[in-house]
Amino acid sequence: MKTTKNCITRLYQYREALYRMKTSGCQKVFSNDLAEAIGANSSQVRKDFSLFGISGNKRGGYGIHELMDQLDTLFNKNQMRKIIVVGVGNIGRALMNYESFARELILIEAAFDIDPMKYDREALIPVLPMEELQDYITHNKIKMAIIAVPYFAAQQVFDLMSAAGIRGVVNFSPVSLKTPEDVFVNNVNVQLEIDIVHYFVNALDKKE
Amino acid sequence: MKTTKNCITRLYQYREALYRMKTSGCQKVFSNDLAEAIGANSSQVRKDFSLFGISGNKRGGYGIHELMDQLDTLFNKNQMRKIIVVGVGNIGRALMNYESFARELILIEAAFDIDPMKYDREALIPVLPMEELQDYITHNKIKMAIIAVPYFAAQQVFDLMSAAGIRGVVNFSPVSLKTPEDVFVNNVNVQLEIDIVHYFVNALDKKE
DNA sequence: TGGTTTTTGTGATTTTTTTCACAAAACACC
DNA sequence: GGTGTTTTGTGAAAAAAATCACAAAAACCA
Ligand SMILES: NC(=O)c1ccc[n+]([C@@H]2O[C@H](COP(=O)([O-])OP(=O)(O)OC[C@H]3O[C@@H](n4cnc5c(N)ncnc54)[C@H](O)[C@@H]3O)[C@@H](O)[C@H]2O)c1
Ligand SMILES: NC(=O)c1ccc[n+]([C@@H]2O[C@H](COP(=O)([O-])OP(=O)(O)OC[C@H]3O[C@@H](n4cnc5c(N)ncnc54)[C@H](O)[C@@H]3O)[C@@H](O)[C@H]2O)c1
Repeated sequence: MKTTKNCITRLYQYREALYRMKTSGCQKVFSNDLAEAIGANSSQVRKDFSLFGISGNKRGGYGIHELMDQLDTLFNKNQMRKIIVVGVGNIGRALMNYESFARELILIEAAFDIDPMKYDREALIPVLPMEELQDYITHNKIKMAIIAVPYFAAQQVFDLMSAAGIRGVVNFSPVSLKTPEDVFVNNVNVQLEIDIVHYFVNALDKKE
Repeated sequence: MKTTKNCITRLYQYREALYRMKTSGCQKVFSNDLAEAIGANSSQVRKDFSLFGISGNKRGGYGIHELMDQLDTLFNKNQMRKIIVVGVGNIGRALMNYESFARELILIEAAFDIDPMKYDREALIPVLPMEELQDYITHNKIKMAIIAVPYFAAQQVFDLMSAAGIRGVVNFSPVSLKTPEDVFVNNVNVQLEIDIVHYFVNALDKKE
């Protein structure tokens, strides 16, 4: 099966859009609606679905409920997703405080930092010293982690996690990590996103 | 000129990598080093440069200093980049507190919220009521904004900004905004990034 | 100086991704 | 039950992106 990251990304976006449609009372959608919701082409939508054997009703579109269920199964959305945060700074805290993760069964179970001032074992999400990171990962069978430490610490933190059994990482630092084959890393580079907007704003200006 | 978003993104990544190389004392790089730093192919690097008329020295690679200067010019990096934040919650605050933006001349000039409890005119980055948003944008000729409000408010906030003259937006809400042709929007969807990692972790597991 | 090596710059090629286009299914209405 | 309309599902086509491959320039070396 040809499942690219782009395709998976879109599937999750469909799901997000479906959630909002359901919330606002809809029962069914056409590929066209979904395409519009995520800014794509309607045959893209249908192709994405067909790749995963998801099918609708000719002339009747897709039942929202049904469709979400199929996506959820595909994504193992019904299984709790435990995750840890390393680096309890601006970004780390923002994530730890985000309430809507619960809705998607994303559970930030613990956080780690190198700074003793941040330790707090009693908090809702405990903040633990880095020394305990590897044990925690192995003991609790944690598979996913978020890296929110400064760039100079990112690779080193990654290596620790990876050695302890982490299989997937969301990396907020601006460095691109050297990773083994069997660990999946997704980068979120906020400054890059701002830079790119800046570039295109200038480019658009010049065109006029 | 064929300048896609992918290409621009890589150029900024090269720059980021160059910055770190310079910091650690390097003087010159080869296309190979840059490729490795961002996880790409070396002819990709050269092609990106050639698209913008950036050239190195046969057999000698690229002078880091020189190269950064060329990228900076290309990106108007020497011009101060004023930006505002709308939505002073977890994410909004994280951005407002991030110190390294200054290094890149990204200046968060003001923030806006709908909640009176958040207003603070005296703060380093003042938090102002939404009523003042449009005036602020036009008076201060702000071109870029960050949207960090809940999803149900995002489109409405966008429409306000856009009407007042905003030309580029980084959107942290999970909805894809309906935008006019001449406004550039970049989406940062943190939950999506986590979801995708989760998907691939599961997929890798199953393969074994 | 002339041969050898290294690395760039770019056209050609390949691969990947998106879009088109249309047959087939499902329904609606008469 | 037949006719017309809508929307799916998917091969075929087009467009976009990445990679290859190699000539040419520069440096090095003997
Ligand atoms: N905050 C933002 O808006 C923003 C924007 C763009 C990029 N980033 C990137 O996101 C990352 C986090 O940013 P932030 O603003 O939250 O940083 P921060 O400085 O607020 O927090 C970093 C935290 O990491 C901890 N830390 C440092 N070294 C560590 C180590 N070796 N092991 C464990 N913990 C360690 C620090 O004690 C601190 O608590 C950085 O890489 C930054 O470049 C942040
Ligand atoms: N915090 C995270 O880690 C995280 C993760 C994924 C996605 N997000 C998304 O990022 C966005 C911001 O998240 P957050 O955690 O910072 O939210 P938050 O609830 O902490 O803050 C939202 C802020 O927006 C303000 N607001 C609400 N309606 C407004 C309006 N109409 N005009 C102006 N301000 C308004 C609120 O007063 C509040 O201060 C949300 O769309 C959220 O879905 C956040």
